[in-house]
Amino acid sequence: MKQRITIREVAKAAGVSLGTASRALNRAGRVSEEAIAAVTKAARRLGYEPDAVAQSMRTKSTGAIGLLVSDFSNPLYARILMAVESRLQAAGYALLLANTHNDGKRERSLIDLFRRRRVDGLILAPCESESPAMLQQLGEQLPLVALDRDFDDSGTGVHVDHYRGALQATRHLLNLGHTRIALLTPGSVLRPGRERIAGFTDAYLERGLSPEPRLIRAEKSAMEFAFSEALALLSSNQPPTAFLCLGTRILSGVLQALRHGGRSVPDDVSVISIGDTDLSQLFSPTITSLNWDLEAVGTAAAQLLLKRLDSEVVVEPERIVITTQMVLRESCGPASKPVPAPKTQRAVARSPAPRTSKE
Amino acid sequence: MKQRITIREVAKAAGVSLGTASRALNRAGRVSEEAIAAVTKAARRLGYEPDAVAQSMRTKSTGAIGLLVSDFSNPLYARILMAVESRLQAAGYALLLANTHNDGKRERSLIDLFRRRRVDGLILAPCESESPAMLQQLGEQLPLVALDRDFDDSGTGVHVDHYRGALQATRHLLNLGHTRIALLTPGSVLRPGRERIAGFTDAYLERGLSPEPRLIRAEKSAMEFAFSEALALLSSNQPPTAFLCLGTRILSGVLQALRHGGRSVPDDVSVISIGDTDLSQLFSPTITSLNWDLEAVGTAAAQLLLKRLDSEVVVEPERIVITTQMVLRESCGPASKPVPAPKTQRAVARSPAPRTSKE
DNA sequence: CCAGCGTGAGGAAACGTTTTTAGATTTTTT
DNA sequence: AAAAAATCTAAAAACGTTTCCTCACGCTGG
Repeated sequence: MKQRITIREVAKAAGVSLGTASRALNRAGRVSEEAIAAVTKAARRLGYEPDAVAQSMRTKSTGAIGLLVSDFSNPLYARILMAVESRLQAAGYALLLANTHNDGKRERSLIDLFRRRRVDGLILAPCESESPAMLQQLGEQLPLVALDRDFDDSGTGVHVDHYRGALQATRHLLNLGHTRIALLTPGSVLRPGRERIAGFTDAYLERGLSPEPRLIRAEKSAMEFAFSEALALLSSNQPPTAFLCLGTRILSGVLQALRHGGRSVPDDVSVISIGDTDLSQLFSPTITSLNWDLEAVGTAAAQLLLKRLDSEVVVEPERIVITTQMVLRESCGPASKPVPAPKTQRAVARSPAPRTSKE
Repeated sequence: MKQRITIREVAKAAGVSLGTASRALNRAGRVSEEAIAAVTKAARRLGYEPDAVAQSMRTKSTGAIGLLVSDFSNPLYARILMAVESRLQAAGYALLLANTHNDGKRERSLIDLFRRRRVDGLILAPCESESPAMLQQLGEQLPLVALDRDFDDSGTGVHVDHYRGALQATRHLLNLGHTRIALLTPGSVLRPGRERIAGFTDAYLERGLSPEPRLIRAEKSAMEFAFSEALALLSSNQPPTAFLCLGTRILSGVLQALRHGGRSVPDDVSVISIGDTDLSQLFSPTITSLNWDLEAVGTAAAQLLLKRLDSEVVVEPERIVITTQMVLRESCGPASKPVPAPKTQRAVARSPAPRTSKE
């Protein structure tokens, strides 16, 4: 479209050599005041903008950071990314973004792509099929920060204390007399799922109890999955008296299932969910929830990365742990008497199927 | 960290010259089959990965697309971005992302940054303070697609038909007998706000009525803003009997205000909102909403851009319009009898303030 | 048998910077 | 006043590609 102006033309306009112009603009090396003045004036007059590609070519630094998550429309990730982006933008870095859709092959090829693009660093939440070895090797090649994932218990990253969160939430329910608690969480291969199951189990063990394996549903985190799983559990022989929704879009699926099954919260079933969303605050009853500071996760990740980008020497691995908080609301009550068979469905509780208006 | 392997080394290993190696790898120009075989074999053996920066340097194409929105943690944008990213990734482009935070100065500097980085194209939803002239000029310099914004009625972009959406929703409420409808929407400078106000007004005009200006609240879209505005309207002399929530995070603020003011939906107040969220589907009553296909917006934007990137000649401006659909649910009812003074607050409807648990 | 042509490959230029090296000019020191 | 030091500048190299230009070779047709 339009012809760019190069530093060469600026130099000519300022009446100095190419090299001098570069040094003048970067305030590097020894340049006379008058040269600086002439060059900056010429640059401004011509509207010179240095070419970042050429700079990268020469300096070996692109000023770009790759960010890889499974799906950034997930509101949890979205808010983390906001914080990451703010921090990196302030430090002069640009963000290269891609979704892996939880597909290991795609993830691998995106990592390669980012490498080819010479990103200065990488922040990622690798998907389950990723091998720790490959990631560790990658971490040796360029600054790398993991988001809530640990490969082989080494490598730097920021982690949420899902273990304590699950422990705390489960204790809360056990204290209320619940013993049949259903746990819905994404895959047990990933750190969050693993830790949650451990916390859940340990809360039981503390009291000499043990959770029923059939109540731990840890495969996927999609909302449709949560709906059908919850429905199945509710119609089982011994339905759970509480639901622990420890995945991003679990809550709405479970609430839908409860409505469908004619259960009321908290009278029939207690509910705890992660994420302080509109839904938890405005649903009736309001939902007790387990939160953590998403901005802090993002900021910490960016900070860890920047530290590694700034220092010339290799910084030793470092992990930052973000703790969870529980916000008590109305969705938890004492365990109800065991109800062997599910209640008959209350027609009034079912919402009519949405219609799309014609006009 | 580790030394990259260049095409030069590949050429040497394959026993051919630099230029031949390049042509062999790109299958460009005339190369013998055996040369191709030797070079590809050497490349694979050495693990050669072409350097994207050097390629950009030479070819003038970075394969990067800049994407600029005010805030991509906004779930509306998040889903659009997902679609854009999928489409662009499939076409081999990478996405450079940044938030403007609705700050014109920052937006300007980000655009400059992207330009310096030589992005091949730009998708953006410019903030209100942006001048159409500047954007038009930008559009002449590189392929540009606008997201739900129009500068000066020219330029290519994808647009949501907010006008018809607002018209339709307002008609619906007027049909139910509402005359004091409050409209909450983000700033009237931006296209969405402007169009919505026009549609809203025209629906009134169709029946020989006109809306009360005091009921059109069009400044910001933040949730806190919606809460306080709704509260003020509710306690006004003649409170509205319906709320049209035409901004991303408006609904939850309004619902909070209604709860706070002790109004019930739809008996006292009818509500229509944009966005088919968890909240609209699970709130009691479920919320009638105005939706549009966010994936379609993203895909269309990517498609428009790709078309411009592929063709050498300048493609004439093109706009794609996405229509809205109204999903009828339970939150709209006939207008109630005028209630001069707001009801006394129902204590039961107010939720207790959330406590943060100590344990 | 030779001119012409097509095919493939090697060499070099170019993209726009930064940085190094060496040289030129001025200033200071003895 | 000459030598040494200091300060600035010009020129050139380098980053890793792609692409253009030239040339060599072998073949074909007159």
